[in-house]
Amino acid sequence: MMGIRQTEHGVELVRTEDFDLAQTLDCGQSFRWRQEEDGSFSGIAFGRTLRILREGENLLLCDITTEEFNSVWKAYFDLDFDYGALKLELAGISPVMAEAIRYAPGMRLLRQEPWEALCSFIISQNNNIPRIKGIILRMCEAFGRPLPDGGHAFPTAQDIAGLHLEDLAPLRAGFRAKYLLDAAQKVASGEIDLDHTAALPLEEARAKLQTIQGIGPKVADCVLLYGMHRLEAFPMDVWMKRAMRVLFPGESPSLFGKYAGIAQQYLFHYSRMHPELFESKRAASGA
DNA sequence: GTCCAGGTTTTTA
DNA sequence: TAAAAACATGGA
Repeated sequence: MMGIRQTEHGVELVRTEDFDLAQTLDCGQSFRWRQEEDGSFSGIAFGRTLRILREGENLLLCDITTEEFNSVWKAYFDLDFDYGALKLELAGISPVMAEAIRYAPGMRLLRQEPWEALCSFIISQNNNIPRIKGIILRMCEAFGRPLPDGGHAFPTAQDIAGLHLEDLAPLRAGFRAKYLLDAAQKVASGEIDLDHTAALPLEEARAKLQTIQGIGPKVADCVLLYGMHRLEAFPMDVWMKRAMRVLFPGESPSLFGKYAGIAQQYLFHYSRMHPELFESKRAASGA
């Protein structure tokens, strides 16, 4: 397992073979991290800014105390979970799964805030990742609480719920703006309690989330997986439909068991980075 | 100009 | 019911 130690520059993680920054923070699960010129990553979660530096084999979480690490970032990066054991188990399921893991062995599933995940994946529909990041950035800068370092927290549901549709125009979110408003109103009013939803049986949780305008099966599964850490959720976007059809013909997500959501994340990233695997997709789509 | 992007809703047959 | 079309926006 990974070790940690406090230094004068922050908290250092040692033996990080199961934690790669780019693979974890730039794999399509979160949208508020960016890589700086010097290679470090900066991001904001839970209203806190963090910069992370690779130092050889180690990772340095800059300028934080052990207390902040333990109360915020340890859970966010899912550091209590043994990815080494999980990877062995998943790799045993199929050679393709093993290859996807080998391609990004340092990927981890973040435990993001439910409300942020909900908004992020509403914005993601029929959209591309650079533009998703831009919309979220503008949303935070316009409506999120300013932080001492100049950044902005992700706006709360209450921050958004009282706005009018035209207030969201500067986000340039297109037709998704009205969905954000509906989500904010349902969450801020208490009509939907995300913490409660997170604990419901999977089908009930899905159904509850889908009462929000603009949330269908795929976005609901993203909220469950990335925002509620429901690892059995398996978001089926265009890439995963291709991956299942071409790489696992005749199979269903249940092949991957209780950690199907993490398997999905390895496969999503692997597929997106290997589009040539699916170039003959037309031929396979006949009757 | 046309097509496409981690889909969902609305319209049409 | 099931398959198209529409939905905003911006980069390739």
